Amino acid sequence: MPGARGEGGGRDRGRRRASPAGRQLRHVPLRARRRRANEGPDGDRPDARPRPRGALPDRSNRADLDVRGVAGHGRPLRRPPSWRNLRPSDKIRHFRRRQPGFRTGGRIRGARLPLRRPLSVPSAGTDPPKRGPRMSDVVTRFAPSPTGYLHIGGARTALFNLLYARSVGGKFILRIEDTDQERSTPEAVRAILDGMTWLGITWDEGPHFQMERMDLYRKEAERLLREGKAYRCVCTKEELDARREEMAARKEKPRYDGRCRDLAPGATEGKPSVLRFKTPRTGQTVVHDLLRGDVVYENAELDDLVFLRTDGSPTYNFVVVIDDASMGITHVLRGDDHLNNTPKQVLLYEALGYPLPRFGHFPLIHGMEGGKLSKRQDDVSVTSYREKGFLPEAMVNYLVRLGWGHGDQEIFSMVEMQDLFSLEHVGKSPSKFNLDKLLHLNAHYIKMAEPSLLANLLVPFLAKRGIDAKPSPWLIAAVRTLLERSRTLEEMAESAEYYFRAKPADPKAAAKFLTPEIAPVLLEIAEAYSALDDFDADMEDALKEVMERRGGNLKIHQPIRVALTGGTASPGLFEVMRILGRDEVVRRLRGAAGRIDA
RNA sequence: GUCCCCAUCGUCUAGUUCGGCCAAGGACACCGCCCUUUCACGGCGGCGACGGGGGUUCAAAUCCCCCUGGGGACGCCA
Repeated sequence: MPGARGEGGGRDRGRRRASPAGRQLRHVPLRARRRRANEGPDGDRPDARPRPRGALPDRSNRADLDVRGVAGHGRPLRRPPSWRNLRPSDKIRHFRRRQPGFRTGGRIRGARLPLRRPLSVPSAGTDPPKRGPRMSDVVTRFAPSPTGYLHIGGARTALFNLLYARSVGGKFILRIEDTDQERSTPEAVRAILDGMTWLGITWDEGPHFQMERMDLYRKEAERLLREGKAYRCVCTKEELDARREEMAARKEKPRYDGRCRDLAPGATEGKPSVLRFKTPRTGQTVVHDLLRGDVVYENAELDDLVFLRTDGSPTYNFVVVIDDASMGITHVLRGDDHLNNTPKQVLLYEALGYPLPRFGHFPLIHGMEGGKLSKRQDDVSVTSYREKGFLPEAMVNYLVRLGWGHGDQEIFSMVEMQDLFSLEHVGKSPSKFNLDKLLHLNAHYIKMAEPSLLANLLVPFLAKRGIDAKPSPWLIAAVRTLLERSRTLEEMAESAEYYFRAKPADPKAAAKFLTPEIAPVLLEIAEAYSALDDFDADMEDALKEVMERRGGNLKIHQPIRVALTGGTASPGLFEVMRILGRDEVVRRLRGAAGRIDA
């Protein structure tokens, strides 16, 4: 399952406890800001008493409409509901961020970019530096292997890399790790690029492909050999496997025993061989991890890794090192599953004479059943969420909250994330993927989205149900009635069905509400409606009149609803009628009445 | 098995870096109530956690140690 590694396609996992040395990224300004934010409520309140549990801050200055939209996705949104729960200081910050021209200079607010177009990040530099220089020399990267789709864990790895780079004004590079010719496919490359673009995870440079760099790898491999830092190994796969089994049986850590390490130079002549790295047998290698502090490895625990295969192709650990070094990656941020690779890579950096980047390993995302995300039990492909009708804003918002937090804030736009993100607030323990929360966020973003936009997005989902709809004012109106009751576009399309065709009434609902005594009432309403001049304006009164004529408290709403929609749950009755239009309403009323056996 | 990482409500997390402001805050889910022509939305309330044991300290969710539990890595995959 190589596509599922934290490096790129990866899942992620691990919690906290770091030696001070590891916490290099301390940004005083940020902390100061947080402190200020925490003091906000009391400072702003006349009584300065702690707010009782459950009480809300003043919301008189609440502004509900913000049409500027979720940056990063170019989708207009209203003010997030969490707005009302924000501390005053946060509100101010929020407000400022949204002011045109305020802190927006230079940065291309997550605009969707055509693939492959290098986006040299900020320009003008009109922003005051927030923490550190706006333009910094930080370079991060996402390096998936194109063996499948874009994996959820990989997407988060990519996101964190992007966010970290942006938060410090650095650069984010996309690199495709296609050394595995057997399994790498152009379709997979496409899928990864599409997935990232859909999510709004845009890269500043690339994609670069490793296969284009073969010569470099060979050259560096030869250099290691020449310098005596590597050796040829003629052990066959079968021999290796057998030895590994033996070691496992002896309860040892299975690893290469180094028997070819000191072979006489001529001894490997004419035999197929690989190149192995001479790992020091003594001493320690320490990884200074940005999130975990110093992690110390005994070199004796490390393997003599093969870095050039029999066929001359380089292996992962070798290639990443060369690529990261030659691309000037300053921060290698990836899933926890790579932590144990890191000392080997550190040794390689040293042997090759490259400057060491900083490393940061964040915890993996676990599946709903615990353990790493598995294809079997969990939906791991970004595409599948797209197809189920999730919005990219919701996905990204959900992913960023898996492992990262900013106080009590739950809703983040891409812009906010880029501003607020910091490595010190990335947790260390793995998190479980939780569909309910994703659904909740999706529902939120659907509610906030511009109906016209949703209408466009909804069309393919309607098509999937055999409904040939086109974006129109009518569709938008229909969407508007469904906004608050749909958690995904798929759900919305499902509920929208009765707007397009009369559905057979649900038997239970029909039995309960479409009773013989109700039939004449439905007919009477139909008659009243067909006589109206202005249906939209008078339908409520007309219904009232019929009810009065029928005397008192006749429960007629549910029967009408069932007649119109086929079910007992729908938007407001009159909303539905307005969408359907008078003729269709009359038709369905009569139809329902006719189907009732007297 | 060996090595490495991790440990706050069922879940995601705030709080841990500088121990006191935490009888632990928010969100999802769940349960009530209110709103209501249904379903939702929304509002209000409830349930619910510092894994255990030792230290250090006037004071520990926060610092140290051990245990337990969870996860990851051990490839001519990435």
